Amino acid sequence: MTKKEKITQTALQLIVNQGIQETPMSQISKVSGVAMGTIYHHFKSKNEIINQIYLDVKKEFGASIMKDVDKKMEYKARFYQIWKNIFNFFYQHELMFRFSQHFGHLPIITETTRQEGLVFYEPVIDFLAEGIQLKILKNIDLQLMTETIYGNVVALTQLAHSKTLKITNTLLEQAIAISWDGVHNSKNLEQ
Amino acid sequence: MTKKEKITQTALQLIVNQGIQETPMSQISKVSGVAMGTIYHHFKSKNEIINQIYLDVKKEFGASIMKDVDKKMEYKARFYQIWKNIFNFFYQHELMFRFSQHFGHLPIITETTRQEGLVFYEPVIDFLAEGIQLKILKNIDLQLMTETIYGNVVALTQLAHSKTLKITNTLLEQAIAISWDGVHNSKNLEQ
Amino acid sequence: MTKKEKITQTALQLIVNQGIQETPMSQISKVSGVAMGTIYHHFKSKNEIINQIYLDVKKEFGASIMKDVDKKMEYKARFYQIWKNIFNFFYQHELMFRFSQHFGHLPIITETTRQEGLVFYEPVIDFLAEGIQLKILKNIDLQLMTETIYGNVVALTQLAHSKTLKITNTLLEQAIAISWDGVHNSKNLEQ
Amino acid sequence: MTKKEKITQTALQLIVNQGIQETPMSQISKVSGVAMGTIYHHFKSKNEIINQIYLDVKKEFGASIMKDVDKKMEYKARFYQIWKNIFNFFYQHELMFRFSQHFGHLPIITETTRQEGLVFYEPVIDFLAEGIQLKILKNIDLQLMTETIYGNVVALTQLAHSKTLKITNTLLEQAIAISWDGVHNSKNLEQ
DNA sequence: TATGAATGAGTCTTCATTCAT
DNA sequence: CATGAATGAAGACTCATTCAT
Repeated sequence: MTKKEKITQTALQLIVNQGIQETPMSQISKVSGVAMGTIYHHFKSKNEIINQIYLDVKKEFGASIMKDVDKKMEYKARFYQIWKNIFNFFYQHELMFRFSQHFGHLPIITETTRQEGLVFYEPVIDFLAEGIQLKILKNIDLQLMTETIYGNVVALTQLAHSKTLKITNTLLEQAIAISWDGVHNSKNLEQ
Repeated sequence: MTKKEKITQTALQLIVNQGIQETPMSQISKVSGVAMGTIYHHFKSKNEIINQIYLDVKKEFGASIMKDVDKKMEYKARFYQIWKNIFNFFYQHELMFRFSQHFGHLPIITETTRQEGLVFYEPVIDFLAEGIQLKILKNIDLQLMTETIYGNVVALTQLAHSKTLKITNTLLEQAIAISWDGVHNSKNLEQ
Repeated sequence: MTKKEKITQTALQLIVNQGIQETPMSQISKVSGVAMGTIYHHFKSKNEIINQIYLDVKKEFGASIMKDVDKKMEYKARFYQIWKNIFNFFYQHELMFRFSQHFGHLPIITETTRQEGLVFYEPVIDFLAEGIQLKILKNIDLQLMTETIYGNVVALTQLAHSKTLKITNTLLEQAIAISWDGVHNSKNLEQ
Repeated sequence: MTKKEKITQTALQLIVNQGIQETPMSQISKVSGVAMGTIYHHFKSKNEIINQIYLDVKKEFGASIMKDVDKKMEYKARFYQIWKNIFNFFYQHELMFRFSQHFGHLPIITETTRQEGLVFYEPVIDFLAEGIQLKILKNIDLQLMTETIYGNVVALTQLAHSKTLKITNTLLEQAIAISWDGVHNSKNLEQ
């Protein structure tokens, strides 16, 4: 692991558990074992570390979305698979998930960074747009649909992390069904 | 308006727009027109102000939920009305909504405060539990259902506030329909 | 007990146990049951309270010094009695003793107050001066003798208060004997 | 002189002359020429500085006690030499002396620090214990004897510093004689 | 590249004192 | 005489960032 990675990993962990303001650079230095000066050799500022983490998270997220999704699969099956991929990523990367939830909206994240991060969501957005166009999904504003489904995954993830809910296959299917029933076009006889 | 209210209102506004750490007590003092010492006469600490705001928000939220909801109404109509109530509250009280979203999860909010705040959600939870029991809603874990629907309202609210979406009656109905279609029990012939 | 006495008594107790800076006026107000404004009605400032306590202590001290001391008694007997009087006063008035020891030297005590307090020591000083003149005591600088003996009493008092030493008559006699042997004129055959 | 020494020396001087509460860290910083942050780099808190000074003082004190004291010297000669050593140390290190007198008893000094400081007194205590055992000194509680003699030195020192007394060899001898006459065992014929 | 001591502006909080009632 | 809410200046301490090595 490079020093740069040591820094971002340590920062991610500390920031998620303590908050940004409660995580001084000196602590990142001590816990990561990288000297203050060295941190500033690799990053211009504390904000830059946070922006870097933001991008790392989005990137890894983007890399997971389309796993095991094949164009040849039925639309609904792909919907389910993508939903599961996102959930699994969130579930298995708790630190990254919590980072996104709690710090992703802060003005610390620059508009540039935010723009760079958006690209990783494109496959999902395209997929949903396709569903609307094929009239498999309801003809609803694309943003609303995206955010709603995303929110559904987030809801399950939070319950999973809080351990108030044991994640079973049944439960997972039920959760996805809420999304599917919510957005798919029941008037389309083909479905 | 009492001094105490002046303090919390000013703090709410500043904190939502700038963040907690970016809002020094001196600024709250200056903007509210209440002297530093007086603030500390009414609140033990900055944290206590934030906890007070948290409770104020939850309380006002709780007071809005059941507006125009009558036991004699059909279940679905009540579902729609409650959904609208929550959305309207969020939409009209942008500061409070953003406060909840961005700061509600922080450890600054004490467990005691959090517990006190929970009570205001009870009517909704009871309403959903009733729906499940009557088999009008799917037989799904109550928490998952609650969080999911809550997330749906949040999704629309955020788009509304960001002005990327113009809120029309049609859109609102569509958004609620996503929730309803997602959770209601289509196998129940009575429905 | 008048309000004024309530204030000084409470202040004495709190200040001795916590220190001056660690005893806010608000606490004196709360513990004494006298409102802030009322305190400032009776005393111009916090310093004035402390100066008042200083004088009260010295006054009570002065009133105890010569108890049971009779001009007709032998010099040595009077020496022993005065020593005991001072010790007893210190021993029985621990708060006052500690106040004098710990705060009596501070610049908070004005020079005026200090001068006013000096008068209460005069009987002892006169008594020692008389002993020197009569050649019963060594011909030593009067101040040195006074301070030395005073220090001897203080030493025993502190051990007594700290409970590391149980005060018996024997011990007390031994302690006084140190003083007496230290300052009396052994070359004076009359003795 | 290291930065750490600059800090404690400046603090010692300011605190003795102004008091602890009257000496803000900002002043220590300005007068010592060491930045605020640097002070806190070397010391955890203002209290830690004070505890450090306490130990420094005790240490230097301990190093002076036994100067020019030789086991082969007569007991009385050693008694006089040690008394002089302590006095000289107090006299020449007025700041340290006044620090000990005025702040040494405060609860700011931790029990740990106090314990650490005790060790430097051991040589004197051992010396006095030896005198008692040899029946050269009166058979009196060791603590009482120690504190009494210590108080005698303090008395002279204070007069010396206050300049109300000019310190001559005669005076010094007289002062020590008070102690010696006070504690030595006149019934021991060997003496 | 790497180090970590040094910097000082900025923060929360305290508290003696005042004043309207 | 009595009250206690209100005031704001001042203090201890933090921490992102720099720089000499």
